[in-house]
Amino acid sequence: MFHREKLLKNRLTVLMQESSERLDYLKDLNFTFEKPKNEDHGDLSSNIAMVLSKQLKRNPRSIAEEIISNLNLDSNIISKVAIAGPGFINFHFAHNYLSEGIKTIFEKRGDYGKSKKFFGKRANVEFVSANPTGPLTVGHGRNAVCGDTIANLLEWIGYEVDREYYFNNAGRQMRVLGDSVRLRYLELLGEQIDFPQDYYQGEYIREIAKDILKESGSVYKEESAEGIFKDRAESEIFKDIEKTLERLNIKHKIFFNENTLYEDGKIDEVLSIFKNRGLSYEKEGATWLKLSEMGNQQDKVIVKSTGEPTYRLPDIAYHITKYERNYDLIIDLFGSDHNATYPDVMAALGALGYDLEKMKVLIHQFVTISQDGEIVKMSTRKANYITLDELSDEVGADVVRYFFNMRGISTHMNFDLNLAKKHSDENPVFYLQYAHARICSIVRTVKEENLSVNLENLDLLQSNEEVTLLKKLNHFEDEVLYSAENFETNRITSYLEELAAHFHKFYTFSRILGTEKRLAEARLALAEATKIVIANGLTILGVSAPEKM
RNA sequence: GCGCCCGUAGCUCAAUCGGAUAGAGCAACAGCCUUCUAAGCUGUAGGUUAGUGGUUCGAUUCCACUCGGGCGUACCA
Repeated sequence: MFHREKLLKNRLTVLMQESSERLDYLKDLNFTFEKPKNEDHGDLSSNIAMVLSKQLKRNPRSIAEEIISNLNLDSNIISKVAIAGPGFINFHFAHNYLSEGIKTIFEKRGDYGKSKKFFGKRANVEFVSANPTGPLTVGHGRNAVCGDTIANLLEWIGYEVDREYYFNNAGRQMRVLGDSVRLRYLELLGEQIDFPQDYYQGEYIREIAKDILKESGSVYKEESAEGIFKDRAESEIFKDIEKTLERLNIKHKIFFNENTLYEDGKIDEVLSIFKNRGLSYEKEGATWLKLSEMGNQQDKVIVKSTGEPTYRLPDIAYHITKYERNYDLIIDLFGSDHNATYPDVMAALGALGYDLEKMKVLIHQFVTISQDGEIVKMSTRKANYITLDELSDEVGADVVRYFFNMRGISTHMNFDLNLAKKHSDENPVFYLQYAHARICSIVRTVKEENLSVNLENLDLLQSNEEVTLLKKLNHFEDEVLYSAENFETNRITSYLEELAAHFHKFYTFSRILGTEKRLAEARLALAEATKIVIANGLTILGVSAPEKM
């Protein structure tokens, strides 16, 4: 059973085309079906009659009637067709067809919802990519969680995914970092130092200096910032970053160091390609990229007059390596503070002939943190931030993951810390987990009553609550596919919330114990199927599915 | 100034390729546990979708302008 809805849509399209032999105006039309928001309007709906109405200068309802009377419907699949509103044609599925879905869930279990549409394709998802200058903040959390979840989604639709972290341990930022540690070290040795305001103010810098002092004493008194101080800071901070991510179940496969682009000559190679193709020129001692000829606003510097490249050149070279590594899909996820940088990179890649269709740049908006009614401005430099670790400590990994996943990435998100701490029990993640734990508990209880899942009598599931739940379960695979193709993690969270709500209603009105055995076992099948789907959905989100709460 | 993003219920947010009566959660109010987990369920109340115009059978969605907010706009990354 693969893309049920799509199969059905195809089947309906064929039906429509068949009837077009009898109705001329249906020829050469592109039929679209959609799932109505309101359940009363059926399972699939077409607006075809309204589209035709203008063209034929006829009442849409009468066109709809004519179309319906010319359809050859299979009553095993479609139980009812109706005209509604201004001229929608609504199709209702047969119960048989709906309950087939439960059987599929039991066949596939932990794999239910996966599809093979992109089987054999490879994707690279680059996310987090924070330079190792300090702990990850809450702002990075959104990037980390969404990136990892998008990678999960892609895996569910068949991609083989590499999670990648790009960093730079060479630039000015890192020199300042090393020097910050050096000064703190000298300070600990009792020297009078003047710690510059634009250096890294965080307490972690002192900790690193302390460690160095403890291990090696004062031997590094004359050492430069770029030696042990920078190296030590980098490795300590990176270790912490990985630990922070691990707490949220995030693990990158590839850590790509910008420096390797210099070492293996990639930067020079790209630079000479630009030169040879006349895409760059020299002016005032610097090398400029002709972005204005590539469709962008203005030319930009790629090599400064000092001979040092700007960030654009390594960024372009880096993305070329992604193309050379033969990915079918290349995803960059970063915060809106980078929104000015990617058009240059894209334009350059396009000018070099790379297929931009393969590359998707996803930009998430900032997370504003408010505490005690005030907005907290965050800066790593000024050590004025709330770390991702602190957030995980406060509300737990499940809540952190769920919270960041439940909003579309283009929305500006507000995180009220007081609320998150105080009302953490009211977070919707518990609503889902509770539904899962509840089903587990049912399963434990009914086992003692000698009831077991039975798929023979699913036609007994006829109540509103049962049918609604059944339909919702059937949509999962399509939801995953849609969410993955559109990189929308929040669709999964809202789907699961609706699914859990349907289940809780079913639980309230359709008891299993004390019911006639055949019906009880059919209901148990429905409950267990729901458990599987909730667990699978939570797995995609990276949230745990507890057996007990 | 220019570019990207956003503006929907008191608060935080949904709403499929433009679809039918704009939906949830929280907060508020009124109910439901002597049978499977009350972290649940049922009901009430809450809206000029920032504003104005346009496109059309039909607009929260597309277009233009206005207002308000965020992030950018370097020979920093």
